[in-house]
Amino acid sequence: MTKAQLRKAVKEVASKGRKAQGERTRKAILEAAVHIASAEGLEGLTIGRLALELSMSKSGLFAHFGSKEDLQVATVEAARAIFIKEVIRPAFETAQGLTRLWNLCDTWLGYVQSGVFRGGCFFAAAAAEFDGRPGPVRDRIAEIMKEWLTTLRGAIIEAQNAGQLNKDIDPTQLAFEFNSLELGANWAFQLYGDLKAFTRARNAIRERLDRYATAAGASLLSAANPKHSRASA
Amino acid sequence: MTKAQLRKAVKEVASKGRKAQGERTRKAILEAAVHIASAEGLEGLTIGRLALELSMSKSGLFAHFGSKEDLQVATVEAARAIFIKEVIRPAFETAQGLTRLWNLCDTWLGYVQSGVFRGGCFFAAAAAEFDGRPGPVRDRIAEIMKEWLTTLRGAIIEAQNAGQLNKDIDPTQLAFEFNSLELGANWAFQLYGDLKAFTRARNAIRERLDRYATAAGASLLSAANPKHSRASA
DNA sequence: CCTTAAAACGAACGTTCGTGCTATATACTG
DNA sequence: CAGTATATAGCACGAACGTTCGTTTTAAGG
Repeated sequence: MTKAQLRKAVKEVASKGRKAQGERTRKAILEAAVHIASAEGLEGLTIGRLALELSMSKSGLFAHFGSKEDLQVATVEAARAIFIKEVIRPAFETAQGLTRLWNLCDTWLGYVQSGVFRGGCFFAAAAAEFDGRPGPVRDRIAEIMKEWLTTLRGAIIEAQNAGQLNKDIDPTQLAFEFNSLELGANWAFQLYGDLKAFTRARNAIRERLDRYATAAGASLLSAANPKHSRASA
Repeated sequence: MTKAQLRKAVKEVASKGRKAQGERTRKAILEAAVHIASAEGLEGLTIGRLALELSMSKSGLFAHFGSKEDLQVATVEAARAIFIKEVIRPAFETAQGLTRLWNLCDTWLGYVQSGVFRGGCFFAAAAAEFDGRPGPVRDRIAEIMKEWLTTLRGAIIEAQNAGQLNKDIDPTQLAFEFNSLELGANWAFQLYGDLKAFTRARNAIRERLDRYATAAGASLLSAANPKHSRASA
C-alpha cells in the first residue's frame, strides 16, 4: 500500500457522519476535471489548473484524492457516468434488437457531434493517451471501451435472435466495424471539424444494417430513422 | 519573429561550409525522437529524456532546434519519411488501381502490426494528442493524415477509371470507411493487443472491394492476396 | 600550425509539476 | 456549550520542465 493510498484509506475509515460538503465539493471537482481532461488530456489535467478553475487551493483540492492517479481514475469514472446517461440510457429506452442497435450507433455519433465533451469522445482520447502507459487508468479505460463493444455486440445478437438480422453474420466482426466507423467519425471531426463524417459513418452503418436485415428488420429500419437517407457506397 | 526562431535563423545564416557533423547528429536525434514520441507522445518527448537517451547534454541537443515546438514538428516530419518508406512506397511499386488500393490498406495494417512505431500508428496517436491544441504541430499532422486520405481516394478513383471498381460508389465515402477500419484496428491492437483486429479490418475491406469490383477487378483481387480469406460478415 | 566557426557542454534561470506537513475554519454530536 | 472530526488553506519541498548563457571542444581551411 502506497503512502497516497494509505492517506486516503485513513481519511475514509475516519469518515463517520458529516461528509455532506465533502461529497458535494468532490462532485464539483470531478465535473470540472472531466471537461478539462476531455480537452487537454488526462495528463494535461493538472491539479493547479483545476484548483484555479474552482477557486480553491491546490492542497484543499488534492486532499479529496490520494494521488493524481486516483484523480484520473475518478475522472474517468465520472466521464463514464456521463456517457451512460447520454448514450446508453437513451438507446436502452427503445425496443431491443435492431432498433436499439441503430439507436446506439446513432446516439453515439450525436454525443460526439453535440459536444458533450469538448474533446470529442472522452474515451477515444483517453485510450490514445494511455494505451502505452500501464496502470489502473489505462486498465479502467480499456474496461469501459470493452463495455461499449460488448453492448454493441449484445444488441447485434439480440437482433439476430429476434429474427431481424441475418444469423450468419459474425457479431464481433460487425461490432468492430461499427466501432471503427464511430472512431473514424470522431477522428475526422476533431481534426478537421468535418461534420460530413457523421453522415458518412451513419451511411456506412445503415448500409450494412439494410443489407443484413431480414424482412422483419427492414420495416423496423425504415421506421426508425427515415431522415437519414443513404447515399452511394 | 520569436526569440527561438531568431536564434535558429542566426545559426543558419552563419552556417557556411562545415556542417557535416551537425546534420548527422540531427538525424540521430530525430530517429530517437520518433521512437520516444511514438510511445510516450509528442509532449512526453522531453528534451532531457532525449538527451539522456543519446548521451549528450540538453543544451547541445537543444541547439539543433530553436524550440521544443520546432523539435516536435521536425519529429513529425521524420515520422512521415518513415511512413512513406514503409507504406506508401511499397504500395506504389505495385500496379495502380484496385491492386494498389488493396496494397495500401494491407500494407498500412502491416505497418501497425509489425511495430514500425512502438505506439502503433504515429499519426493516429499524434492526432489524438494535438487535435485540441492549435499550432504548427497540429496543422502538420492534419496535413499528413489528409495526404493519406487523399492517396486512398486517388487509388479508388484510378480503380474506377480502369474499370475495376463500380463507378457509382463515392470515393470519399469509401476512403473514409477504409481509414476508419484501419484506425479501428490500430485502436484495438494498442489497447488490447488484439491481433484479430487486423484480420477483421482486412475482412471488412476485402468484403467491400469484392462487392464493388467489376469482373475485371474481381480477378485482380483473387490474385492479389488469396491468403486472406474472407469470413462471414 | 593557426585561425575560425560549428558543435557540444555545464550550470543556472524561472516556472510548474505532484506531494506533504501543519494550522485553521466549519459544523455536527453528545 | 464543549468536543471532535472534517474540510480547506498556507507554505514548502524536490524534481523536472523548456530555455538561455558563456565557455570549451572539435575539426576543417588557409
